[in-house]
Amino acid sequence: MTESAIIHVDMDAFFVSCELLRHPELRGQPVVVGGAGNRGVVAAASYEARAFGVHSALSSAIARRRCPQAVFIAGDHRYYSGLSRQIMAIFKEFTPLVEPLSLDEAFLDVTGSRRLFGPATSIAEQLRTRVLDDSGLTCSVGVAPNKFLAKLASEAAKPVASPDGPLPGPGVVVVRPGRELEFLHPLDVSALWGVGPVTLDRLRKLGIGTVGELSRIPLDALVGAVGKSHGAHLYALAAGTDDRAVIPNIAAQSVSHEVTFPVDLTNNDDLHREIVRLVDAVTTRLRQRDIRARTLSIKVRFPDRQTISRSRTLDHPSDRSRDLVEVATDLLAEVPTHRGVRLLGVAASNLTDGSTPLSLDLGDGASDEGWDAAYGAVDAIRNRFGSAVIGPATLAGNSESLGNSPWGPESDETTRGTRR
DNA sequence: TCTGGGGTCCTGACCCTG
DNA sequence: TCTGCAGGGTCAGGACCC
Repeated sequence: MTESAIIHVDMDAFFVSCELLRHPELRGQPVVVGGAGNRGVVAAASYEARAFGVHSALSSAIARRRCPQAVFIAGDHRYYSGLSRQIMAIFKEFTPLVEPLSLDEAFLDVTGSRRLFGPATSIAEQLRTRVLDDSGLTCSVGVAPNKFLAKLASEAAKPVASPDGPLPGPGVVVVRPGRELEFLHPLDVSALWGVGPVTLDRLRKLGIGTVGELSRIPLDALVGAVGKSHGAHLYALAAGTDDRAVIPNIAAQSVSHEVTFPVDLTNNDDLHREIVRLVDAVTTRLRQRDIRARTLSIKVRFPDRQTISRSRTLDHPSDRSRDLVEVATDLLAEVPTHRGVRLLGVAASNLTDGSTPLSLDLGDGASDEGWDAAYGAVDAIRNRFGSAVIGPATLAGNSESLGNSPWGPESDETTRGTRR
């Protein structure tokens, strides 16, 4: 039987590297993308900034404290998406089996490409060279018999931050068949997919430090600590087993948009305006993808960071702002917003393709065709002139969101794969 | 004033239906 | 008609990932 050859490609400090392409004068300096406002977090940090303890997901306030000399740049999702498309196109020259995980990461199944391009290790080297030549960006590549190990291998291939500047990594790390456990078992157990802070704490209490130690405890003990499904999942990973295929074009399960406000909102009019804006962003993306949603959820985070969600499933799927604003407004009315709202989010799920019949009774005198034509016109104008030029009447004269998200609804490029 | 945004998956409670 | 049960759908919350 032919051994699978999976490659995981991870761009190095992608957002920062993109910015350095158009700001070469910043090379060698600590650069941070994201972290706008006091409530923002870091989206990406250069290796020079990482030497000061700045990393992605760190609060911007702490990042500024740790590295006040860093250059902070607001994110430009559209620009990064363009470069991401260019890179993904290169991947597809080597195999049609490309599964993007995010803008800067992808799995490639090159099992069938080896006759044409040579061994997987050689393909990995060719990929790095092509990406660098065509885009000016560097990436780290892992090669292994499955996705999980390929991901860990690419991590091991990455450069490392140091006070003297970035130390280059190997660029390509290969986990050869038969040597999986030799690579895997010395790693810290937090390297396993699905081990976050909560699970890590539980595993530590069992005295587990490394993946090897996890693989040696009885499955019952593991299941008792983290649950049946999760326990079985971790046990398989610790044995180096991962039989998930590389799947191109995974359909999205949900489409969401949320915003954290610089100042907590208490005014109902402000909240309603934000609901309209969020629903409009979500439905625009639904229509771009020609899908409709049957379930609408809202998410509310209070000033103390307690977060709740409310959802409702509709009789008929919809992609119309009007329908979904009504539902979202109803759901918000169930929430005690007098405490103040720090974050507001809207998510559409239970997605079906756009051919699903819509409800025929809108009860307002407007025909389905009328609304579809109106939304079609809005989408066409936005495609041509940008999303800011037209919007719901509720937002007239108030085009700016009260939130400060640098990652607006402009782009619909992010695709994500299944993790578990 | 430390902790975003866009996702996936899992679990448990509850309700409905056959 | 009532009861018990299984299965499925819905809803809410939590954990995790990049």
